[in-house]
Amino acid sequence: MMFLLYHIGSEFMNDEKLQSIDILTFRRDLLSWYKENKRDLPWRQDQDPYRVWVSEVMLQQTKVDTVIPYFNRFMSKFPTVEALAQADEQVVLKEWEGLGYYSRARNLQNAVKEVATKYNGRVPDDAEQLGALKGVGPYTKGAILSIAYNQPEPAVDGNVMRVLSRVLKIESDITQQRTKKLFEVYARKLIDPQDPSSFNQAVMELGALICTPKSPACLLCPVQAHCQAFVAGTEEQLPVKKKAKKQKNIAYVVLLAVDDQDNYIIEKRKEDGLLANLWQFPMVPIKEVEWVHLENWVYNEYGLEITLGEKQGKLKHVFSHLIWHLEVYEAKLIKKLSKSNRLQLVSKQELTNYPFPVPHQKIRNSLYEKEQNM
DNA sequence: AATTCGGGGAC
DNA sequence: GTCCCAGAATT
Repeated sequence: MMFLLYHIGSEFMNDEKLQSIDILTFRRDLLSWYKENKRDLPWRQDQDPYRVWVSEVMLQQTKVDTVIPYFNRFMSKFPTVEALAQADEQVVLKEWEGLGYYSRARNLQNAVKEVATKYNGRVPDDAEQLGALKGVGPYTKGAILSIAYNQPEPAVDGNVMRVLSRVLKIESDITQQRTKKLFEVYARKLIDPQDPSSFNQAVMELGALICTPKSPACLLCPVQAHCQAFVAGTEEQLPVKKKAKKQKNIAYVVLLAVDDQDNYIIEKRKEDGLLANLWQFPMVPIKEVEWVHLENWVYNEYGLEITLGEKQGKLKHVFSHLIWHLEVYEAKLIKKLSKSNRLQLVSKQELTNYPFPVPHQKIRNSLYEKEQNM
């Protein structure tokens, strides 16, 4: 009896799902479609593991069309492991400016430095060594091993979970960690040992072009004949995914503090947490600071003596987990007492040398327009 | 297991 | 407005 219960809960279920399709035909149909329809993307020019690595990190939670220009600029600036390893972090962040999830850039460079020193510049083709690198999780590890090194390792991302949840009609919540592990088990059994690189890319390409989140193009799908959700007519209900909770709202006053020579005060953010090590105009959390105490708070917190000027505008910026409400004010910088190098006084033109998060890029850009219509 | 990490595009 | 994207690290 114990034996029976154990198997219903684990291996038996896996085999049952896979028995619903002919694996060899599935591979053939998927791969022949991929070879005909794959997009010509910059990181598909070759199988250079460094280029694959950079592309996979940039593509984390980020659409292909967004990544392409960033990837091209990044690779021309840092063509090799050595080039990226030797670069200044601020230069790397400047190339990443606007792409988001900036710890990706810092972790990537950290890992590349480790590859340069510990592995003599060669990206490991070993799962354990690869997975130990900063920013290389289960997906990126599998992607590099399969795409660059042709190893039959699963690379389960959102596309793969969507495609497989439909093909195999799996109704588990894909936000759960154990569900992702389940998909890795299936992917490992489905992957074509003859061409793991193309197979993994083909599943993702199918997810991006055909098996889309909404209104999937099932009539054009090369594996429609294998799809259990299509048979049931439930493809639009899959995958099952728990909703994210709402963001928190935070209000700030942003200070465009200018000295008598038209230089702006900017600050470097903390080295961890949100937008780590990026630059911004000073921000005052206005819910915690009374308006009448604002100048005083700036003096104590920043070591800046200012007089608040006119309101220039406002803007809202939505992050994944919070929303910034920014009110932009001019200010006159009377005196800078702080000696901290995280606080810099720079000219309007020099502002573009620093990596800014998007909301502060918008404020910065408004400085270059005669009309400040924000 | 939950939260924290950005930003943009499709709808 | 909602969803979600070639996810990982942290708590």
